Amino acid sequence: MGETMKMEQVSLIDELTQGKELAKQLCSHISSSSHETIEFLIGKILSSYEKALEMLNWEAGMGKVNPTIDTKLDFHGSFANGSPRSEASDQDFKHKDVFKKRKTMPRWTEQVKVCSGTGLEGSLDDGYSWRKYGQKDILGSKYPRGYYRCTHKNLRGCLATKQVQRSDEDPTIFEVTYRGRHTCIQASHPNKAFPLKVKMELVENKVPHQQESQAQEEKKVQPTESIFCLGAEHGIKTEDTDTIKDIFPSFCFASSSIGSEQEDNNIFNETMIENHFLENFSPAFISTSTSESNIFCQLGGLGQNVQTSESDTTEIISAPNSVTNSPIMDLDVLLDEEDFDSYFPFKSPEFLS
DNA sequence: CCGATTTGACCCAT
DNA sequence: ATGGGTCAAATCGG
Repeated sequence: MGETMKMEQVSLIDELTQGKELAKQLCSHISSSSHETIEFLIGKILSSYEKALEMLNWEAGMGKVNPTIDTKLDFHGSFANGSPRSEASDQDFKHKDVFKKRKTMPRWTEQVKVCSGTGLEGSLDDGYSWRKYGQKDILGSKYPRGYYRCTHKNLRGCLATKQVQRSDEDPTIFEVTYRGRHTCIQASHPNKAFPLKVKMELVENKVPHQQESQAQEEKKVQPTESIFCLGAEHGIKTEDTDTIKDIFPSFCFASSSIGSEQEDNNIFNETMIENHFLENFSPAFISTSTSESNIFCQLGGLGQNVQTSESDTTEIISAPNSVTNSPIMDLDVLLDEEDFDSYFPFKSPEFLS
């Protein structure tokens, strides 16, 4: 674990250094640059410092019990107390598992502003293919909440889910709550994973009117046609506060054990700012590129070899994928020991070092 | 025909 | 008891 701390320190230094550099840039830009550039830089500086602080916080919390993740639900209790039903049928376990996962799954929320009027209001597409599995009217909300899971849940045991809820105040804003990470690779649309990166620059012409039907609004459309209005108001809210940090620790993914380090380094240098930006902006987009995908690929394949049929077993086997991205930081935070063992029975050191 | 969506029922947490 | 989240049968649509 000493190595972990080293990595953490490096990340921390990275963050602080970057914050410093960005602040310098900001100074030099402050009179000459556009408002957008300055805002962008400020945003990045703030996020760098936030990350650094979160890292410190995380380190401070080491050894304590899950200091950062959503632990408000005591699922151990529900096991120990014994369920109302005395017979622990398979069904019981299945459901327990579902709810256990529900509780332990990391969560983060993103607000997506969609410019409508262009027939593109379905543009919540974030590069992944989702399958709707439910919709509910939520108390106190005008609009129903849609429940989506990854299309490849059965095929690859991808546990990612998201909830989409239109904002009451501003119907052009959708709150998208992600849960779990994609363990699948959506190779069919590799470019889809970064639609926002491109759209960023295009956010000039907002067309503020909306008249779409409920049914349409969350439907998927071609991402290439979609236009996001991304302003300062667009961003990730983390009700789980540090969850994002836990899932996507700064740049740790770039140094995963698989893949060409040199390439990684190049990418790291050239696109550091963009990556960083994306990381802040939408963690969901990151997992489709970089070397972590390779890890996912292998693990996903492994899961499939072991268990090919649609089953929870597949989910369980592939579940560790969701934490292998940052093997150093995530494991203890995201899963308690029981989870870890059952989710990751093969604890391959290859993925942990 | 097959995959996606809809929707009511069900289960769990509060 | 109630609300949120998920399941699964029915339905839709390409």
